[in-house]
Amino acid sequence: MSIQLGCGVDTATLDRHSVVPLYYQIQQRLLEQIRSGALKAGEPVPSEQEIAARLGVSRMTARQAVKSLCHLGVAYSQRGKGTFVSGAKLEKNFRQVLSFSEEMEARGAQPRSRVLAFKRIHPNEQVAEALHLSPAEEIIFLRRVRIADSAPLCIEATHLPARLCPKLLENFEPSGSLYRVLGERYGLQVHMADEVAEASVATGAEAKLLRIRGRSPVFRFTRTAYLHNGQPIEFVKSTYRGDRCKVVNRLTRQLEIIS
Amino acid sequence: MSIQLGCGVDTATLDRHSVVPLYYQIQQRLLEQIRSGALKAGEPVPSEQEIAARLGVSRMTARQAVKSLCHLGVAYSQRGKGTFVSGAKLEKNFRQVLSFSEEMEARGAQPRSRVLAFKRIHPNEQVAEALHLSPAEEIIFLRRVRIADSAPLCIEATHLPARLCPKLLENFEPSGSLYRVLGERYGLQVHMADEVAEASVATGAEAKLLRIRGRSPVFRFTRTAYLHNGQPIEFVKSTYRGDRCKVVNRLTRQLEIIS
DNA sequence: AAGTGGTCTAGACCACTCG
DNA sequence: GAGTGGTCTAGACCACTTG
Repeated sequence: MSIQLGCGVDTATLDRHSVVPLYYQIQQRLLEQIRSGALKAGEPVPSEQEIAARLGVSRMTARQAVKSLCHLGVAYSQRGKGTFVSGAKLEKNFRQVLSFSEEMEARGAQPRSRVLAFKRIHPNEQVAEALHLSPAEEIIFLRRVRIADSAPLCIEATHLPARLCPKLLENFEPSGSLYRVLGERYGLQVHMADEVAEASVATGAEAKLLRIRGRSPVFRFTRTAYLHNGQPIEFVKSTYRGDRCKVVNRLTRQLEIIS
Repeated sequence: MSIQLGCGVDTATLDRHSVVPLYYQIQQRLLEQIRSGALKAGEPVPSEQEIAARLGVSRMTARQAVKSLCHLGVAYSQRGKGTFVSGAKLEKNFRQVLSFSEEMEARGAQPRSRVLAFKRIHPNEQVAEALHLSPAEEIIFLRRVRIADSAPLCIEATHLPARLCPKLLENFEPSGSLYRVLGERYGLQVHMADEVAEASVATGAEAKLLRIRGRSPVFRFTRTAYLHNGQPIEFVKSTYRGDRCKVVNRLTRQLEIIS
């Protein structure tokens, strides 16, 4: 057994009276070592037994910490061999559900908006189906040109079930962050979203709003966002300038397909 | 406590001598109930205690089964309340790393290829950087027009480190599935990939190969695939006809960002 | 107060890898 | 044979939710 392996894992003891779970304290400590370069890609993470012995926790707790690294994609386990740091870059955050405002902040750009419409209407067939509504139920409709760094980036048409966010027309300043208001004011937490992207060219009207030439390349997105329980909360159609936007994805190969 | 809750969970006993882990047998049984509609979206999954008691396993084993459902995105847990079936559709398989051949088979289409080039060359700067190679190290270069249902779908240029798959030129029939050969012949398992998609329009040469008009909308993909240990195994640049292709993604909102 | 999931323990046996 | 991760047990206390 290597004496060097655990370097740093036990420089400080765990706080057993903290509300922070032990496995999470251990996970954070390991992440810190990976970030700092003390543990490099391809190198083994301290074994579950070693962590358990050094930190005085049960092996199941140590295991939970190590497994959480695997779930984050930061490490991978090999039976009989050990658990190793993955070469995947930490900074490159795999794609998430981000609102426009969050995405701009993450990029360090200043999000702005020009509101084209903000009103209650009845949904068309596509919207009603996506939101699981009857055509009689009203929706909130919000259409905006989204601006980043003083130039138009996209046209975004958002549809929300009016029942889930009553008085949104009064409560929401439509140039701000919708997700923030939904979370703080209505307790609605977006959990995941299904998104379809298509490659297309701008119509004349779109080109005018986006300040590009007609028939320039654009992305067309159709996105449905869901709460934890699977209830649809938002349906968005948007058109992004092709010259100002890329779609970045991290794909995994889990052939444990649900079949 | 509801007597009805566990219906079906205990219709058959577990096979304790099987090589299949108990938690996995339980997970499969729960998945079957969700697929069959016995457990509907929003309904509670049997509690960990109930599963443990009914099936005669420890609570930790029952818990592992239930947590695995959450990791699959099929259910979600709420502290103090229970674990509930998510509304997310099972069939809609979230996006994975799939080779072209696999993707076509999943769609029920017949994949075909026209090989434009298949040779050893030295990488250019972009390829060398993506694959973490020195410019002196050779790569395998494969350029194909991919055909689905008798019409061109995309042009695909694949780059592989020659060192990792020696004699690929002899061992691989370039109209077949590359991933299959990499896995079966060389033991190289793709684990994840980073992908960038851009919206653009076809050049004249591309339009000819894809049998579309010049300046038609296309997707341009740049994909780097990695092994478990993070080592790059494949770099692909491809151009897809915009009229025959959509990018479907399932995004999650995990604000447990590694920061 | 009863039921739930979240965490934790201190053991155990297994299959696997490697020297 | 020593070390590893994978699985499993039979308990325990906690925070949380709901009637």
